[in-house]
Amino acid sequence: MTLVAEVIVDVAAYPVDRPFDYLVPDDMTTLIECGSRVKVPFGPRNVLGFVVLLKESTDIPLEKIKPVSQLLDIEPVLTNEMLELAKWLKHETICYEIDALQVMLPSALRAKYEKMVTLQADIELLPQSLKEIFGNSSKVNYKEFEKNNLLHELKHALNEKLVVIENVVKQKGNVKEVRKVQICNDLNKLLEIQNHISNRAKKQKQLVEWMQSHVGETIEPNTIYEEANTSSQVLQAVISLGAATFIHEEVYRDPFTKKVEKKDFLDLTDEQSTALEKIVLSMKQKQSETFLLHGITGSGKTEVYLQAISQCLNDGKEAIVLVPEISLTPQMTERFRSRFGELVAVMHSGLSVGEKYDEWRKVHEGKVKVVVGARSAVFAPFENVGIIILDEEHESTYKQEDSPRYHARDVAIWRSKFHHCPVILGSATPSLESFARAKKNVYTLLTLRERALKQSLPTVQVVDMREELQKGNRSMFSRSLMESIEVRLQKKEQIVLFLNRRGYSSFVLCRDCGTVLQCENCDISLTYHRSSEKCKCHYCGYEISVPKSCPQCESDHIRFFGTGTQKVEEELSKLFPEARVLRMDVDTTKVKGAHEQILQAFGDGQADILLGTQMIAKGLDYPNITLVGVLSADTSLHLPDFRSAEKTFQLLTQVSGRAGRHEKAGEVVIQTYTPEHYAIELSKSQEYGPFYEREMLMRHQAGYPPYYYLALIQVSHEDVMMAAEYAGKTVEWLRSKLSFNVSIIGPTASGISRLQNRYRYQCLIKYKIEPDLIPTLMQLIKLYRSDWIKKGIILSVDLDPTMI
DNA sequence: AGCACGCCGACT
DNA sequence: GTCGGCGTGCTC
Repeated sequence: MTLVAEVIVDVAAYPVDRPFDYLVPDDMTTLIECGSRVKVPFGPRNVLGFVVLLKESTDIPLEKIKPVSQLLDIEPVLTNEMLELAKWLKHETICYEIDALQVMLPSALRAKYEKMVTLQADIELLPQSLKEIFGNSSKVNYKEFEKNNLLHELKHALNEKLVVIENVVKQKGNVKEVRKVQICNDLNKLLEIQNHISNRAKKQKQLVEWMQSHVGETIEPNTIYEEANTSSQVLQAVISLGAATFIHEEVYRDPFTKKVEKKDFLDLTDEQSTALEKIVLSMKQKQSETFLLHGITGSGKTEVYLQAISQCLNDGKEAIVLVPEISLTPQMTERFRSRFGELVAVMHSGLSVGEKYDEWRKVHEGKVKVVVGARSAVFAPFENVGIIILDEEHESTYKQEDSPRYHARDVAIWRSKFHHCPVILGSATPSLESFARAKKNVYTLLTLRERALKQSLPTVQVVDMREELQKGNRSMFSRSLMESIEVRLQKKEQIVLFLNRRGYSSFVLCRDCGTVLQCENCDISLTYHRSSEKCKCHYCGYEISVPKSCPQCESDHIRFFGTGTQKVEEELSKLFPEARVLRMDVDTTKVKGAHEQILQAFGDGQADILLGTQMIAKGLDYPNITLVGVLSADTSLHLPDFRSAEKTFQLLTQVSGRAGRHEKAGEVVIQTYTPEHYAIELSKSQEYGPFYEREMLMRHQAGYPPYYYLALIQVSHEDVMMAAEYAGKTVEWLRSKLSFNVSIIGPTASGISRLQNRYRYQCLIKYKIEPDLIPTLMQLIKLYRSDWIKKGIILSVDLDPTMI
């Protein structure tokens, strides 16, 4: 009986986005499973692939079918659930199946392809230049020949059949092993060895004697050096006498540097208990119900999660907790680790490839029961999921911006249906989509109206910066904010200042000719960074040092415009020279662990003012913070995006929530040039309801979600004309295919019309019900993508885009 | 995608 | 007569 495997190969291209049949060699038949990774010959090369189905026959003619060349996993890396989920993702987000499969695994398991040149004949037949490269080895990386400019010689040798080129498939990451010392488990042998050591070798004698009290143990060399007061040379010598051996032991890399204390549950308020009961009931009844937990800042949503998870673990099931990347602070993860200890794995982008792999393995091997992580943790390979939680449900980081463009919320709900378990979407400011669904009873709404410790919400004051300007205050601090800061400094309370920008100045301008420094690759002005004296592009990373004269007119009247965190810091130190300021932005948190360090320092009271960007809006929970200042609420309001009002309201509410979370009352000062805008006006009372009503009205009028669905098509090319032409062609084609209830807007140049040297055009599709949309878009890709790629056109499709 | 195959023009 | 350009088509 023959066994045939259907394999999805690691080639992301439309024509090969389907399973290929391979024969399973006899020695693999009992080991291979669906979800195993395999190495297969594909055309002239070797690639990695995933087994998606095993069957006993095939329609492929015998002369065409090839065997699997290697099985990479004894245990499959993907479950049947994941294989199903990948098919769904492929359809739902219009991506390649291989991309959908790869996104579920840590990057360490991805393939690394290397071209190797192997010697086939006597080395003496090669020209001198090639002989040198080979040296003593018979296999050399192709890159070496490229580096040394020997491609012509190589080609010649290839024609003469002296060498062959082969593609080697390797795995990116590996299991970490440590070298340990295994002490001989025979006491008598140790005694005998000790007796044979010459009296001159005192240290060796001592070590063997020490080993006699550790018979059969495995110990790290460093521990031995310390405890037995000895050195590596002595240990080497003793090992050569046979008293111990070196062994290699598999370990998990440990991303946690500090241990946490075990903590007990907190008492719940009535509201919290009611919410918890409903969730637990749903869990017990194995319902795939989606809850929207709408609780104001400080209402104790996390405590509800923790107790629900505890119930879930009691039932012998696993829990997945998703948090936005930015709020994956130690404060948050510690809270989970202090409740569930070693049962928690943490996954976020701050971990190294190896650390991510190990956290994934803990889940895969069933060593942990709870995962706390960013977006991709929604794919945690648990097999018996009891609850899935998305904290700060409205956050845009839950949507992946490149293929597969999935939303973690949708994946969570899919998995909840598979496992018959509830999903909890938690937020103080839910996305309009989710709240609308809750109102329509698609989701079950749970509300927490009061703060857990009964503290009142902070008082919010909106300051009109236009008035300040009229009264002659040209600084970036209003008088009101300055007074408040003064008061806190005197009372030794802490202040958080929030600025929605980084860098020193937004742009660099020549005062004589008005030239603004621009990025070479993108249509974006460069941002001045004071610490490095450089001008950087925040989109592609391009940077130049600050020019002494204008590149256009050579005038030396160069000025820096706009406000960034560095400039605020400078002004702060002028206004309040005694205040200790900590700055937290992308620049000061580049180094691994810097994020934690800054927060820790602020929490310990080492500074009076924390000044930062987006990243301080979440998760900060220190009792001594009593003042929050928002320097300019407008920055996010004027973005060309239909969600800008929602984003602004969410941000203001989140930031305000940082103040007065404990005994001391909090105060918030919001500075703005548009105090009359409803997103700002309504954030004063921090009431979600009125904002929701108002924003829904706007969405209805403008035809945006949740009233309509959106799809965004983007066409880009290095040449403007090409990009525009093909964007036009695309829109024309779509208009001819889609029905009249679908409106197609565009093509228009994208917000940032040139990015990384490509001009971008986009069109927006708005629809209510259009069953043909996905098939039509797939047809568009099928008909045109591979053809256009040869012309340099990149066509991308984003269903339910978060930003437009 | 990435590679071989094949056809055509420029050179030893 | 051979080398290398890139258009075409296939990958179990």
